[in-house]
Amino acid sequence: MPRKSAAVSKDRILAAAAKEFAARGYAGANVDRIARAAHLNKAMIYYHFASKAALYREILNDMFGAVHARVADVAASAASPPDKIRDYVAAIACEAEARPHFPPIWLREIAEGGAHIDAATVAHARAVVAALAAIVADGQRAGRFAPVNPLVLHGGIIAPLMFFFATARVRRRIDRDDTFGAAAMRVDAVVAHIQQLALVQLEGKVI
Amino acid sequence: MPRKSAAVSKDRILAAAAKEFAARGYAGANVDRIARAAHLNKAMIYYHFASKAALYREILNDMFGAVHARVADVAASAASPPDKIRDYVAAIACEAEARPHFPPIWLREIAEGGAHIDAATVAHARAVVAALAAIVADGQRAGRFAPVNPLVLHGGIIAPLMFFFATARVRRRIDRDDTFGAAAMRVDAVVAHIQQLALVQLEGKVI
DNA sequence: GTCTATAAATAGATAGAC
DNA sequence: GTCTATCTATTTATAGAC
Repeated sequence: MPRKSAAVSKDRILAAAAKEFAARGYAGANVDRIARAAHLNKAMIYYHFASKAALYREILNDMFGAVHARVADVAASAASPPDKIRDYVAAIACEAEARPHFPPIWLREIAEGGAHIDAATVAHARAVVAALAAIVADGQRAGRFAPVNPLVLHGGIIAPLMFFFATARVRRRIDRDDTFGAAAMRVDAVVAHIQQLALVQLEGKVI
Repeated sequence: MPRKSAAVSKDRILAAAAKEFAARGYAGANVDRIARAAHLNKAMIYYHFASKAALYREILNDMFGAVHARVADVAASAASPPDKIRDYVAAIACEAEARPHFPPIWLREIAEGGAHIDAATVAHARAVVAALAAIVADGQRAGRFAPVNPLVLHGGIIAPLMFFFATARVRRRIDRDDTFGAAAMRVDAVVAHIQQLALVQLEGKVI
């Protein structure tokens, strides 16, 4: 059982590191900068973590573990299949909004082909897809959902969600004068839109 | 007018660099590795380009310039608004398939908030959205499209497209035994799906 | 246009005091 | 648990010969 100050300093490192990895990527992240942001010395990072890679893996694992837990709850709930789909989308949006570093890191990991992802994190990611697949199978048994490919549906949910959260800065740059409606893209509206998009696919209106 | 060998060596650098930036990101990319992949010496890169950053900017600009040109043609064509939407999706998919480095680099740039994007590239990106907005406005005037936010629609097209191309390796890792239908995700099928998804939104079936 | 050699700066990791 | 100081390797960029 670590003393209080130990837990606090480790948490400060994790928070600062998540921010740094999100902003600059794994290779671009700088251990010294993480230390300074955490109001600690660089040596403290190597006291708490074996290496820069191990620190990064812990952040990835926490991130996907949290999403896994949330969507597993949704899949196991007593709600109707369409409501579960809405909850699934909302759960991921909620996690993404609570952790601003989450969408950029996810995007980068995809671009990198999952180079830094260990077996535990792969298991979490697989479980997130499995939760959606279970909801879909549920709805199909109840005769409420058309047959869809779970991974295609998953992409249709995750991709716009992650894009929405991660593109906030880019949108401001591309649509400075609001010609394209950037200002109207509020979180609730976009989440509702993606929920409907998912349900339209499950109602068989899209091949 | 450069001699033939000069153009070839510069092109070899651009091709090798695009691959390296896609695989490792801007910070993770290594100039020496790019030179070796191009069968040249590192000094040659600084003969053709002012810096690593300038090389990266040129790749970004070429990439977005090509997409800009393609979708501008689509928007200016004589096709019906729904066909233009299909062509728009197909054009971007075609560019992405022809340049495997394109989706990962785009994903990384988003994660980075467009840190390496210069004014010329921003103009290209804006034009890509403007082309879609023009097609939508066209269809609305013709009474065939419901009012939609161009940026929301754009996200619903670009995000799943980029995800699809960029997640190929991650999908193999998460769905090794094909439990979730990774094998069924062929390019044509996914593009057709995204085309329909876009049209469903424009037909007012989704808020 | 292409190369070798090297300068100069940066960054991951560790030793050891307190 | 926390710090300073430092080692070592890597990497961007350049000088200068051919």
